[in-house]
Amino acid sequence: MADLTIGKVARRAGVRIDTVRFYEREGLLPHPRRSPSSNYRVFSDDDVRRIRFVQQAKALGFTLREAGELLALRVDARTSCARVIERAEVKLADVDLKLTELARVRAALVTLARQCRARTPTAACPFLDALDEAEAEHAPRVESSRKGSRHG
Amino acid sequence: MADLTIGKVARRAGVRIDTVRFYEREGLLPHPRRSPSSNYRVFSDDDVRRIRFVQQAKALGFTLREAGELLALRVDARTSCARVIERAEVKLADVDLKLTELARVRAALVTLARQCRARTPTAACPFLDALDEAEAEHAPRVESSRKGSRHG
DNA sequence: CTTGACCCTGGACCATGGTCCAGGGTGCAT
DNA sequence: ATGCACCCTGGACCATGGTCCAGGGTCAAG
Repeated sequence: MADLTIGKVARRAGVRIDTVRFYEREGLLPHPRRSPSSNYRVFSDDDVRRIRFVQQAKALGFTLREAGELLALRVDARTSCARVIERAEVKLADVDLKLTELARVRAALVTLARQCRARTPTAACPFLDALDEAEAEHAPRVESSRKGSRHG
Repeated sequence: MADLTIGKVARRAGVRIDTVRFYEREGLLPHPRRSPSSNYRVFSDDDVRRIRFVQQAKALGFTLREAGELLALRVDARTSCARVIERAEVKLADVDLKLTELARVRAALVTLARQCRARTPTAACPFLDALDEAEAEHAPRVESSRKGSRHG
């Protein structure tokens, strides 16, 4: 738990200094304590880990808000267990959906490479076919002509 | 392969009309042919599937550019097999990394719920701990003080 | 042949997630 | 006590991925 300046934190987390300050402003990092003499921010290793987590979450398609929600999830005296589990399960469903879809993309890539090695030209786009196949296993969900539903 | 107006395509793909035009401008959709009398765009089911794929890819942390690259991947007469495989394998590595990280997030969520049910308060943040554990299995990768590397 | 739902273009505008800059202070080595 | 690397704040700016609007044309039903 060594004390870190903002520059060190940024370097260790692999982001820019501005990003660290931005994350602090946005509530993704707790406001760090300040060195009384210089007013410099004083960070810890935990802050480095938080930043890295946010970067990963971002790469997985979570927004910063969602990354923050994940980081905020914990069992403590002030949060009821039911509430924690409820939130965790919502996130879990989200993660599982992402896992399923990524697996689909992966399968399409593998199929593509296999077809290529076998010199079997792909008709159009392997990803469209992969999605069709995957959807065929689920419900048909043909929405013929819905009207008037706004999503904004 | 019924002919679709832009409104129908948008409704079926679950996006706004503007988004369809935006994707066309950005090269994620081929320029559709136009009805000669009205100059209306004429789409097909394939376009709906492309849009859906792009939306999924986005949710998985791919940029629109990357989604387009995935859609463009195919084996045909003009693309050398080696080139296709090379690109597919780069994407595959990317996808596998995402899968690993998502699995980590998933494990952290499951652990959190389990601790909660067992009424074991989490010290700080389960995600930071989960990442630590996961990283301990790999290389240490301590970067002490790199300087002057720009990444923009 | 009008009315309502739909389409066209071009351009302004928006939210997210940063990134950069000016103008100024800190801290440590020489 | 002078340099140089580093930190501070506030605010402008940027790229991505859309979203909205004005001003105008199209089409199908009644």
